[in-house]
Amino acid sequence: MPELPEVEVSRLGITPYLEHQIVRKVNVFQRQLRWPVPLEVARIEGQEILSIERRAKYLLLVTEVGTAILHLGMSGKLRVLPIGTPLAKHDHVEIQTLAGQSLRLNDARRFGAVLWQAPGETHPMLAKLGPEPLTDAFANDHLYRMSRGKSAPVKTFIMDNHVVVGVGNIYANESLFMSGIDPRKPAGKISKARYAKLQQAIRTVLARAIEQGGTTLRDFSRADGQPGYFRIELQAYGQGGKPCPLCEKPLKEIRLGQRSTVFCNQCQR
DNA sequence: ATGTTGACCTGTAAGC
DNA sequence: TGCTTACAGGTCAACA
Repeated sequence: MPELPEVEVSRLGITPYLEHQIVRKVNVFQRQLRWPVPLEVARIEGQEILSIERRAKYLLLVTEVGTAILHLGMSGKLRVLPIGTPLAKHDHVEIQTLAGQSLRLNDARRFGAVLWQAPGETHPMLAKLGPEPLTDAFANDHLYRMSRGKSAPVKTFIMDNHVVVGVGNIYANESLFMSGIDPRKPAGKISKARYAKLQQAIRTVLARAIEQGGTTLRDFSRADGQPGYFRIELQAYGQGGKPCPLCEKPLKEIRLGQRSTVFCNQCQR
């Protein structure tokens, strides 16, 4: 499920249970995720979790001896439960705290990952990432400048982590709808002004989704508490064939880079 | 260099 | 009911 808002909501949800807590034990039940879970993650045992940060869709559990990095892939979920709660199917990794809580990484498809980052280093996977969309690092003219000379579709372009992070398939569809841009249009042929609009749309859509997800945070530690499945009204994604919210014409659904793409042929140019 | 496709893995829903 | 197929929120590696 996780796009950037889901990951951020997960971060906010687990922080009260993990920040400044001492790690009691790390258990790996399934080492084979996207990459083998590095043995070094056990080094956080006995360490205080100093902070829980997010970079792109990666969550960083920072300690003095190094940082455990979690990625949720397509189907990953985090849950905080009392230690001893029976394992669920696809619970692959557990981080226990001295206070008696257990962070569980559950991921049916195992596209998620656990990485290790030594103090003072930047993991190679994080090294070449584009700017965070919700910060000033995402400059006004960033998309425009990066896109010159590119013929790839603009939707593919904004989903590229080297361009800007955190724009997954759902929010790519939504932000292009919101800014009235045809997802198939070559990235290099879009004007500066239209990119400014797209940038605003990306920020608006992501920020709103985080707000919406925040409402579920109180229940985070409960076994049945889903860490944020957004009820925001999606205007485009998943709405193929239904009338366009703006002009009533049926929304088109196509594949772009093997990903489902929904847009209005009339409103998006 | 850039753009496109396959690969990783499981679950679910639809079609026959 | 059972079997087969397509698709699902990500993203890296390998191609042309």
